Amino acid sequence: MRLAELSERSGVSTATIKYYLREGLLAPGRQRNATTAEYDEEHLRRLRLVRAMIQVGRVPVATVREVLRHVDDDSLGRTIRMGAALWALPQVPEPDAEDASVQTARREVNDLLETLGWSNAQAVVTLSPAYRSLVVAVAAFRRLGYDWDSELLVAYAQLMHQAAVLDLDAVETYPSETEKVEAAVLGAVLVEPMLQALHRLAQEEESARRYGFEEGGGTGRETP
Amino acid sequence: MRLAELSERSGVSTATIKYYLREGLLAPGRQRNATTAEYDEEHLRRLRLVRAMIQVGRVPVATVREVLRHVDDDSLGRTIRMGAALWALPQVPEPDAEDASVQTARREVNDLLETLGWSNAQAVVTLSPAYRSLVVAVAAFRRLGYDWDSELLVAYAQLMHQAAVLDLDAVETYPSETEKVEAAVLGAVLVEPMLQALHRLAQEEESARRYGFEEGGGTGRETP
DNA sequence: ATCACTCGGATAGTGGCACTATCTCGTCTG
DNA sequence: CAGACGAGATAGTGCCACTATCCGAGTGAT
Repeated sequence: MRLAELSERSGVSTATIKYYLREGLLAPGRQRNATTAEYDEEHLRRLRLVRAMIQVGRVPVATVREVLRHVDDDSLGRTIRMGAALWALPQVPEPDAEDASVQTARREVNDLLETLGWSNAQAVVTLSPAYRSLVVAVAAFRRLGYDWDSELLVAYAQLMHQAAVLDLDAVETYPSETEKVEAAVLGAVLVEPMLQALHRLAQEEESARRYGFEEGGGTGRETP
Repeated sequence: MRLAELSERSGVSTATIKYYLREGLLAPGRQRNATTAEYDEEHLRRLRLVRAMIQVGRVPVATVREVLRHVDDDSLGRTIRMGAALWALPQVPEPDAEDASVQTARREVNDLLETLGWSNAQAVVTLSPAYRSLVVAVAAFRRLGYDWDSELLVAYAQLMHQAAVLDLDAVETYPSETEKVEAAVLGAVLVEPMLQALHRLAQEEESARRYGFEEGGGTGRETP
């Protein structure tokens, strides 16, 4: 198929596809002649993946490029490829190690990992972007003066571990290595917004269950 | 305290604080005279809340303003205030109802709500931004050809419901109404990145547990 | 053969957002 | 009373994800 058809079938404008080609998020098509390039189903699939990462996962273009580099690098074993691809999704600014609440948070997170027995990879895990993100979030809570007991964090962690087990079980069902790696990336990039949405829905539901709709419910405010 | 001190204690530059004042994220200080304004602990607290929402929660400035408007609106009951504040955090672009995968996703999500018995507020819930987000995420998966059985979605939803119960229990522990509403907002804005980070850590852990570190582990790539 | 149409590549421009730099003037401090 | 500092106003910056335009080279119906 040609650019125009790729555009139509994916719902992405040709201008944007050209942009992705320039940025290296999409392999160039097979050049038929000076003015025509041929794209195939694989291009379409990759384009949809890119779009999902950018639009649903809010992953920056440069990061998508980085992630795809790892997904496509079949010189590595699956675990490493997966890990590398996931590590390329940092999303959070480095905390300044000076800050007192960051240090407290770091200690607290280390305790958590110990408690959970995730010290498995203690040396590795503290380098992970996810670890950094967690520290930043915990530090933000602390700085706001919201205290909780460490049980809560453990409980959250156990819930997310259950979710991770579900993810990986799902990943196992895909046959090829590349599909598995892609599925893992999607697990991070698409499952997380999904979990977030479910979390908010659950909050609404649970809130309604506990308190009902104090006065009339739907609010009806906000006419956009 | 004056602007400079507020800046120092919060770690936010005076220029940025002025920007937040202009944008209405922060109430103006008590004007002492033409060139001096006085800020108090409440301003500091609010500033930290704003920062947490923007930096950790990646909430756009305009949305923060919207959310705070509801947090501060004590003409409403708590549940409504909470709901209104949470609804102001949309974060996801409207899906185009035309798209086939969006329609399928919508049906699937409706089934999910039914199964869970969350149809409690069926009429209300389908208007919720969280519902929209969920539909978008599910549709993205479908469009990529990744199928899963509906059990998985239900399992995720139950996990997130457990998380929501934990949240709301935590919210209950705060005495004042405004603190409760703030805590609920933080529950959406800060707990979610935390859950996300925990999710990725759990994936790493579980992945290591299942497959080990096929070759050497830490990867060591990426010298930034 | 012709000529409007289309294709794909290159380049510059747009709009939104979160700040940030500067300018000015009034006020407090020694 | 001089010089430093504070605070408001305004314009500018840098980044990012596109998007608009131009151009020369094929293509297809006549």
